[in-house]
Amino acid sequence: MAQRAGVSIATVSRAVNNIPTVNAELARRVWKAIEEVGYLPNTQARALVSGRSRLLGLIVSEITNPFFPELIQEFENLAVAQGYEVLIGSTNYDPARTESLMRRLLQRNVDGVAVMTFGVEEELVKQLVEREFPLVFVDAGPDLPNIRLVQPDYAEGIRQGVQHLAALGHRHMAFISGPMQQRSPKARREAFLKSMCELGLTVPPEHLVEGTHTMEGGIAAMEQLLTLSELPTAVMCSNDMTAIGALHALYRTTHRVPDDISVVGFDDIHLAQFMLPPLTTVQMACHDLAAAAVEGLRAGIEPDHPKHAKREWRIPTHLVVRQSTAFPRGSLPAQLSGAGTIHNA
Amino acid sequence: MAQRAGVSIATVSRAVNNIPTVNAELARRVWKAIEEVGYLPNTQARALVSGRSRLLGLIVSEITNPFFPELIQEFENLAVAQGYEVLIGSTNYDPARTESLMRRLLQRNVDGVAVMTFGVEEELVKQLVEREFPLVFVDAGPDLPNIRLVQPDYAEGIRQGVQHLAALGHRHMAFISGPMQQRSPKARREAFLKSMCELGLTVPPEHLVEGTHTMEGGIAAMEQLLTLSELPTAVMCSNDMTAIGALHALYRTTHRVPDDISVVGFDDIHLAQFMLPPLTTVQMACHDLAAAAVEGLRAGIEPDHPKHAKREWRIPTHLVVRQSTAFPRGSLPAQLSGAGTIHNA
DNA sequence: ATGAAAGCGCTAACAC
DNA sequence: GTGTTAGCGCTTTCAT
Repeated sequence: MAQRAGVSIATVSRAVNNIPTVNAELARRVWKAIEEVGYLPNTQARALVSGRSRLLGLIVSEITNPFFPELIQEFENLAVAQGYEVLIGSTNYDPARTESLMRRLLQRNVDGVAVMTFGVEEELVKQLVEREFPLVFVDAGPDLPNIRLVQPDYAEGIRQGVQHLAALGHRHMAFISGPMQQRSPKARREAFLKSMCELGLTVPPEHLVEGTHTMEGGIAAMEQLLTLSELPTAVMCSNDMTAIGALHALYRTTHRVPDDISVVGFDDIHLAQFMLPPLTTVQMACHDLAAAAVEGLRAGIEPDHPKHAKREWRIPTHLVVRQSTAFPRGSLPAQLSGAGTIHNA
Repeated sequence: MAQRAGVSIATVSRAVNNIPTVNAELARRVWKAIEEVGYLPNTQARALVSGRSRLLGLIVSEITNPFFPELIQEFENLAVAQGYEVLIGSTNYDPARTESLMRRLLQRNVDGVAVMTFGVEEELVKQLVEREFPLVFVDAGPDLPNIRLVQPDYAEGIRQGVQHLAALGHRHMAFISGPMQQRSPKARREAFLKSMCELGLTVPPEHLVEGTHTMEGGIAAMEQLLTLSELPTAVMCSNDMTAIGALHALYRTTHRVPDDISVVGFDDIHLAQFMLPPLTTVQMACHDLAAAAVEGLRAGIEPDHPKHAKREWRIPTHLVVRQSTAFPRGSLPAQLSGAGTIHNA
């Protein structure tokens, strides 16, 4: 390679890295030789000497939940645009898997890891934080000081959903949560209770059902709600997959959505608009989420990144009204039902 | 590290790699030191010296199509079990993206690449094949000799769908294909025509509609079919997302599935069973696909892998009958409609 | 069985 | 401005 261009390997290195001091003529020779041989610089060797791999780890809980692929795609685009590659891992909520994944990422010398799942051992996190290893938690951070967090504004998002339902005239709302041992489902449920409280509405305990953030969970939870003597007129769900499950469960009964029961989701995955009926939901812009995660990582990795000191990124949410919500039955003439459509994304 | 155990770095290396000749006492000291320091061997350095990165590339066309996450998960599990890590890339059907992705993977020194998308430049593929770079094409391989291919048995899968519909009494079947510039959608469409031919059934050209393998495409294609004066009584779709779109389009009309029109998908993604009605589809076991892809890659990478000479892996399909297919209207008493349920996965 | 030493492909400090 | 050289962290001869 160097011989072929008749220069030293150092010059090749400089040419490849666009160091301006290289003689134009030599640079041309080098590039020509590179073309001819089809030379690609070896990233491993570069990483070895520079101490930086330009690899980012991305840990999600379940790659088969459609929300994550959307997020992964955004994350990857942004990372690649900055010259990073992404190693993705899916934990399936299994702590052992999470642990081994984390270790594998560290062995691969990733420059930083974005964690979008619960259950990374606190002990390990502490060690990493002490070593100042760049770590960003999205929505699932442990309660440790000095950690970078990306926090979707659940409180406000859930509030938007509840307010929408209340505005339509609903008073009896149920909430299907995610798995309650996790942090972010907890936050969402608390936000629901708080939002109801703000409106002076009470929530009987049987209107709080635990789901699993999957369709199966949504179905089971909805079925449980349907056994109650006092049915809610609206159901708010902790994520879209749960809401899709709820729609499915309702479809198998005589209850109609939105005429008998309104359903609201959370996330606004692509699929939501194709549900029957199209799902009213709270959008959590995964582009913003991904952007914050990448920026947080870069802030930790690149020594003089402008946001180096920033610890927290808040991600706003907004309501997307489609056709799964309407006035509660009886509150208005039938022909107005379903007219709750304000804005269709 | 070596000092800490009071041995040479060579001994540490041997201990870490479980070379049997290491003195048990020394090995113990080494492992103890490793524990204490929390030492992790640096994969980059290992890769540099061994010439193998234990990284696999996986190129898919669209990570947001639910079929792919399912496949990715399987692939990743299998790869990790063999001590590999996976770099995933999504091309979004963009040839430029595909090209740059391929280059990035090569720069990262991946040991092999599984390609599950169309549009990798033939020129590049040829070069790689000449260099004997391990490459496996899943369902989208170019027509070059000496390439490893994983081929789902589209011909048989589509045939299973068509036979099922024919057995129910359908004679007028339409087919919504994928994007026809790609190889695998083409194969599926041809399989459809052949299967119909076998049954002595003809397909009017307006019953062959091109979709995009997305819900949007399925909706548009179904809407187009619905403008025909002679409606088909059944629609076979090139993948599940298309079928889901078709269901959606039908739902917005007065036509009912399966009473007026039967719909069959292809892939059997997780979502399929949660559709309204649950989708009858042809399963392409993504576990088998992933397993074949990983095996194909290993056959190319590991010098004396038993399957080194194997070039082609066929993946069988099988029919999963749910509730989106039934006897065509009028062919049987109404109370028997929907009774086409044979096997519910 | 173990240690010393070479070298994987590259970057960066130093000399010219 | 360019070449020479050390060394990133490891594996692997080659001596011992």
